[in-house]
Amino acid sequence: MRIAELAERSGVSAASIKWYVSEGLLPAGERTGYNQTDYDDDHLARLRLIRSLVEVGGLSVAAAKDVLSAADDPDHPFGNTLGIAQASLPRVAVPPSQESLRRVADVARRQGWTVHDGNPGLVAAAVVLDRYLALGRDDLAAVLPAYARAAEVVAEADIDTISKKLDAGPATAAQTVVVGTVLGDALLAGLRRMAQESESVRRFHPGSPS
Amino acid sequence: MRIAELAERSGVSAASIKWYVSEGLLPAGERTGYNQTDYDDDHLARLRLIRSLVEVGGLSVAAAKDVLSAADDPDHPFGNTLGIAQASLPRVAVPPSQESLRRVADVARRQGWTVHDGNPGLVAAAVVLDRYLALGRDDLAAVLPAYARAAEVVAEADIDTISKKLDAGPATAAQTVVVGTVLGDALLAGLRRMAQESESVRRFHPGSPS
DNA sequence: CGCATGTCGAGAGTATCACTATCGATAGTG
DNA sequence: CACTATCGATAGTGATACTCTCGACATGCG
Repeated sequence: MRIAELAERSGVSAASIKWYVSEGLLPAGERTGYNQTDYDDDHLARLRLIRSLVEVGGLSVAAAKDVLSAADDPDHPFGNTLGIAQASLPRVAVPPSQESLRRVADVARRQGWTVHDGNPGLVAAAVVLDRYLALGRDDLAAVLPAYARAAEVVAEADIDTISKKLDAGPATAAQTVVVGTVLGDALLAGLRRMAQESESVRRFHPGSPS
Repeated sequence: MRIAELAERSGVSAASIKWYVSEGLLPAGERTGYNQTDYDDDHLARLRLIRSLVEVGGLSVAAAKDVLSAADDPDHPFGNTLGIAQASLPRVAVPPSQESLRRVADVARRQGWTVHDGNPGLVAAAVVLDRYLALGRDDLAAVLPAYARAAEVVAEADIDTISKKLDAGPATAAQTVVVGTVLGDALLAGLRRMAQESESVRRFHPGSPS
């Protein structure tokens, strides 16, 4: 298909498509003449993926590029793909304190987890814990064990989904990791908001109708 | 304290502090003369809160302002404070499909939740589900029940923390909601990343050392 | 064959965000 | 009484994510 059709079907303007190609997020179409380029359904799928990561996952275009390159690389280990999104976020380079890192690692240990020292999630969690403490809200840190239990439930479902895709080829498995991780955070956050409302009603307004 | 000291102690430049004041995120200090304004520890705490929401929570300054105004309003119901952050995100106004909304609501019902139709989490979750389907990844939707169970564990801990702060005054409780919700998403995402690594090692490389 | 329309990549332009810098007047400090 | 800090207002900056314009040229309808 030509760029106009790709733009129409994806909902992304032709100018933006060209820009994504030049930025390296989207492979170029096949040139069939001086001013003709042919795009196929793979390009359409890729565009949808890009838009999902950016619009729903909240990634910057640069971060989406990094994540997608990692997913595209057949030699790239799964474990790292997830971390790249985190590392690509416009995070201010404030490393967490050793104390918070230790506390989070401690929770992981109690949970029976095997977690590498440089795990980006560990760093991210420690940064959050630092903020709780800086805000004088040590009480909020008490949620850590409960959150860890919940994270384990989520991760089991995640790895379950990925393991079912391993025989569908590494590309599909990698895409599962990317989509499941980035959009999964948003999904989980949404469900959390729902559960909060429900739990809040249950505790503070018992007996009131739905 | 003067603005220079506030800047020094908060790590935010004096120019930025002035800007936050003019944007309405931070209350103005007390003018003590033509070019003298006095700030106190409340301003410092507020600045730390703003920076945490923006840097760690990923809120835009405008979104942080909305969330903080909601938290500041003594008449504002808790239940809504959480939703404001979600609604303030630079979300493209693509409403979810009825089908996805129904599916998510269905999961909530099976979980025994009482969730309002307009709950922002419900909308956010449905949007994610729509993307899964648009990407042809119906299999990813299978994680919904597991995620819902995890969300319930998290929400119980959240409401637990808030209920302990109810007698500390509505302002503290509201701040707990804001911080716990916004930073809590980041904390949970980090722990999820850790649990994923651990679960991945457990399943695919059993017996290997940590 | 003529010609409206579509397409090409390059590059310039635009909108938004989150600051940052500069200004002259003036207040406090040693 | 020199000097530094501060005031609010306003202009400027750099990053991000596009969007527009350009002239050359291909395609397809009549």
